[in-house]
Amino acid sequence: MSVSIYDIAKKAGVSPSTVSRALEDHPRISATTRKRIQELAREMDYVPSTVAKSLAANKTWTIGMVLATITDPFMGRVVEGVENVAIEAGFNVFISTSQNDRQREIAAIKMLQKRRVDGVIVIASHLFDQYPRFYGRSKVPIVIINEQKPGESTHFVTVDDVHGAQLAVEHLLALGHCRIGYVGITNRPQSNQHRFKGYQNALEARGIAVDPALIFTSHTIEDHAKVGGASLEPLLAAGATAVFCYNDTTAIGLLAACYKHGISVPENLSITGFDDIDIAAYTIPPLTTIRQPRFELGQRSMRMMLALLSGQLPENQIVPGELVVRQTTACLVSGEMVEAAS
Amino acid sequence: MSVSIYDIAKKAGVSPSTVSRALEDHPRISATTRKRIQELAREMDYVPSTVAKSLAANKTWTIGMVLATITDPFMGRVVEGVENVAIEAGFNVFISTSQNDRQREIAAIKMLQKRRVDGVIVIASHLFDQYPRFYGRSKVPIVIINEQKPGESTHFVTVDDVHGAQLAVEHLLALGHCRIGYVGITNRPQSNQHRFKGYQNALEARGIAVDPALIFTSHTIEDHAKVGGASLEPLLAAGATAVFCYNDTTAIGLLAACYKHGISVPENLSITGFDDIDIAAYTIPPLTTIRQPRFELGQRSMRMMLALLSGQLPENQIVPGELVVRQTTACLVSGEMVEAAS
DNA sequence: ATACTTTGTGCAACCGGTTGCGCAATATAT
DNA sequence: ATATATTGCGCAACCGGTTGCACAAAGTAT
Repeated sequence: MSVSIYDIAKKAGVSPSTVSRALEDHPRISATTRKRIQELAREMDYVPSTVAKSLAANKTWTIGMVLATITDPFMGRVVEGVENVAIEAGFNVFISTSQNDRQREIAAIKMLQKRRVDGVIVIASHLFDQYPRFYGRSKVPIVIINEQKPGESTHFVTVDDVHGAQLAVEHLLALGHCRIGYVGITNRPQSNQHRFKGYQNALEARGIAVDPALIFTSHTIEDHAKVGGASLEPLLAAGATAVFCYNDTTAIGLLAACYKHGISVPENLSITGFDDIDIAAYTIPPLTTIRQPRFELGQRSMRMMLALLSGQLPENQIVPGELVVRQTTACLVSGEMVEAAS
Repeated sequence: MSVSIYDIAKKAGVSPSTVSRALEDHPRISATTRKRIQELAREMDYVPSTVAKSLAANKTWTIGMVLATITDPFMGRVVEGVENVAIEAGFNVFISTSQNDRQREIAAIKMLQKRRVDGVIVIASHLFDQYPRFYGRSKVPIVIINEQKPGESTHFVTVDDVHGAQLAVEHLLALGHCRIGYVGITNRPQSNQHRFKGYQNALEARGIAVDPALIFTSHTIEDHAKVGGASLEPLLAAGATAVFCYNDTTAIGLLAACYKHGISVPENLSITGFDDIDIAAYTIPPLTTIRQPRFELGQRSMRMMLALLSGQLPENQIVPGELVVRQTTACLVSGEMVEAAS
């Protein structure tokens, strides 16, 4: 079908090995033949086969990425960060989604193994702690984003979930709130746990006990926005005046529910998200949230991958989040005023 | 490194070809050896190399997708649709982003050529009409989503942009609006043109001339939301009582600007989007928009790809959009009332 | 003039699979 | 019992590159 080095060799009257070397600028090929062959290759529209090269080199210049769904607004930028440094280093990224399904995730991993990717970056996995098992014998490096599995040989880069959550809740506390709800997604066990921990830390630092009535968690794989919406009534019933949401999508769902029920934000309820996805700046009102350096998270994990590929042993990284105060949070007004307003 | 059929052959005391055939359930291999080899393969954790298979078969079971950015909330579902039928057919999808940059798009195409993908699906490209040139000699099929290049040999599946836009504008007209603005993104030449055409059609059917003062377009590669925000003042100045936005992200930007400037939606201004991305149901108020069957669009284009790969000549497809009325549109109230309200 | 080094190129094996063909052993038909 | 068909497996070539080694021709040193 497509033109190979053999075709070029025949036309140039040289051996295939000479063509190979000429195209790679091998020093032992004379300048004249080199030039002649390179021009010939261009004329003939030669496109080297990565497939053949990979077979020979036992290397595919491909990094596999396993993620739940590409639809998640959080993922996109992370992937772009990975791609950004991957391309710079001559690698490409092969994305494989699990759709939040164990079987499909296993299929995704198998696929990447069959395709002999040089490394795997995992994010929002359901079985990330089983990767060492899958890759037991093989030396394919694995980097995990946002799930710090302590100890062992797993490498990760993650945002500091507990510190980020703490920042958000401290912000709410500083505004005078003390009945602060938590909306969690237990579907993301590690990060959910860490963000809850941060919530807990912030409260306890002020001597406030965690009230179970203010904790709303859901395990739905569905729409996170739906979870946020469902949390409104129970949290209000529990007397919440502010809510810290697991992520922005959850917060947006809560925001929509408030609108629907005539609860005005932030006058009647303060809300914070987590992630700072693109639309967070465009919600009504604009969402106060914790910014995750998503692009950077991707970059860092790919740099870690490159280090691993070159035999180094990089240290795990925990990068801080940053509080972005917008307009869904405000000072607590007295309970009576809230009653009067509604 | 990893175990090959040669390793299995050695251990089983047979030839590599026997192993290959045994694993493929070739009928000429006895049931006993077949079973023995398959079990051995499992024990040895054999993972067949797609790389080697691809080289031999001159086929990679890979479909390349070229898109501007994975971050666009519209793309995700389309990609999932493509993947959905691809996986069913034994293919995987290799995504390659252009980041709205010509050079990077060319690099992306080159990459896919080097990796010998079996087909290419393009969406939101900047040089989609040049693909035939890139793939001139080769027989790699190309399917284009949402950019119908008339005639020639390009295959496409697209939403009916002009009809969809018409639906949206007719909806606004039916609500009594006659000063209807258009916010466009000239960055997407084809679809923008078609949606504008639909806008025009709807107005002209009612005998309303298109007023250039009501047309706001921008070529920014940036944030579409920003464009929507920037359109508010000029459109209000031109006396718009309703706005048809090129897409949901633009509408969300406009919505945010309205909130900021104290224009209440839909009382003072009706707004419609296009796409029905996930958050469209969660904006405040929930966004009236034209639903694109995004997942289906992806599925259809991959099915078209499969047809092309099997030598068929499928017909191009134009699928209809659907009006989703939510709460950003309302009956026009008299000009005086609007004045009074503001 | 001879010995040694450098330069330029080709041969052949290898990466890990697939597959057409050949051939011996066994099974079936006459 | 012989001719023929079937079954079960191996040999070797091929896909499109890379690379160690050999070797002739030219260049340099003695």
